[in-house]
Amino acid sequence: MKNNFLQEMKNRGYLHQCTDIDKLGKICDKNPISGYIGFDCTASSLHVGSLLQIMILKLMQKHGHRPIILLGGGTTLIGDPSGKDSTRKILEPNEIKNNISSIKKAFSKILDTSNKNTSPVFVDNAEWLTKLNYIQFLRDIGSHFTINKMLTFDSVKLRLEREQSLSYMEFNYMILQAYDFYQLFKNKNCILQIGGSDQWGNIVNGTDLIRRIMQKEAFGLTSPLITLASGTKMGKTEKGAVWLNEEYLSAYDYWQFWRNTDDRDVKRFLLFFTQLETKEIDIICNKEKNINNLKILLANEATKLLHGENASKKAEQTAKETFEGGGYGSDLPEIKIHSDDIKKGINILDFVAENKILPSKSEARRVIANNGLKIDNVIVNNEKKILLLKDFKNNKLKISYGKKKHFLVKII
RNA sequence: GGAGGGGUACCAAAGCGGUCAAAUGGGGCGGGCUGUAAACCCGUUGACUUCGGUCUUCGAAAGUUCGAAUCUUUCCCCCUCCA
Repeated sequence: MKNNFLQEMKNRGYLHQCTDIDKLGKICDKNPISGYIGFDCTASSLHVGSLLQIMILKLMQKHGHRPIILLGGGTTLIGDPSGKDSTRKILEPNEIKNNISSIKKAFSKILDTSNKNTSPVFVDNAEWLTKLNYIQFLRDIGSHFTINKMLTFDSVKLRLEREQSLSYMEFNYMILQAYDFYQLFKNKNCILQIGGSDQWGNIVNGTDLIRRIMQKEAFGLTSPLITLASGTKMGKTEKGAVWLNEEYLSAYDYWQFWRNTDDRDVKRFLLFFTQLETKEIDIICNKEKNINNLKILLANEATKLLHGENASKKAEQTAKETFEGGGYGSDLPEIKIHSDDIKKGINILDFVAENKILPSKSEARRVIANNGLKIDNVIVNNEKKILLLKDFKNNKLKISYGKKKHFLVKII
């Protein structure tokens, strides 16, 4: 395997399985190719769980290939049974439409849209799936699939083994995904489908279908499932899921997510989620003895990629001031209150619950009892504390819940 | 269609008339130790509270009872076996 693109895929740890890597390498050597990854549209933003896939698309661009992003407006109507214990909520078409346009934003930020040859192409499989004629489809496509084989796929097998019901609707998902690949192969000259390792079966179905119908070869490639050193799933922060869209997770919180990476994952993540060259990463990791500096590097690079250099710098600065200086940076979440209200005095429990710092007053009571709430670094030990004007310095105050969640309260 | 089993908090799972806001485990959250890490230890985990209590919760509704997660009836959903 000499092809640069595939070699870097391998070096960065993006490569898990491929239907025929040598042949694919030769094709990539000769001409730029188009490859696609499908994304689910069940939520209005993707989260870091999908980031590896996006990084792969970006890597394609780096090596002159064109990424195709399939936003599964059609397949989301059905629901992928892979890795699910039970059928999930079925979304309405207009919800899916909204999700698609919202999800697109992250791609436009991360991927390069300026180069004509490699700029991403967005497709929505609703375009062809919703127009299918059932009988025609069964004859043309369904005839190429055997139930015997379909039953052996993990997505199906696991459900049946666990005695969880699997609807006929979901059972069809894999056929539709195979059909997607066929469509893209035929109409967009897309010869490669990439996905997470759990998609292997679905992807191979696609290459098989193309071979049967067109007698042509298409390729499938999967990336490994990212597991954290701690054994948990990737993608949680102090505040919940790590969304890529800034309206759901601020650049500062995104930076914090990376900053809090497990020691054992840092190098892997530098390879996965930054654009630093692999050699460079080797050198830095060997040279830098303080792992925390590597985490900062990771946070900076990852944040830069999604939110831009400015946002990344601001987040870093805020973190420095907040954690190292014990003060606060400008990028902390802000809570504004009216001076009239503060003159009257606000009970700390009410304040904290109303501003969603904590979910309820009971929860706030508990946290206070456990010494978890601080005002300007001083533990609040009385749940009856009233916030007064004199608690503020320069009309500002920092309120902290736990060690990592800080809020800036400003009087306006 | 017939016969059984089951639906309990974020998840798993006990409880089967009062002492049940509901054992236990996992997860979550907070604290300690540290490095905004891991591991470990401790605490906590429905809401509101004048800290006395009050209110809502055990698939849904109705009932029996002084009193129901626990008993009865109807309904909804899931699973297993048979046809």
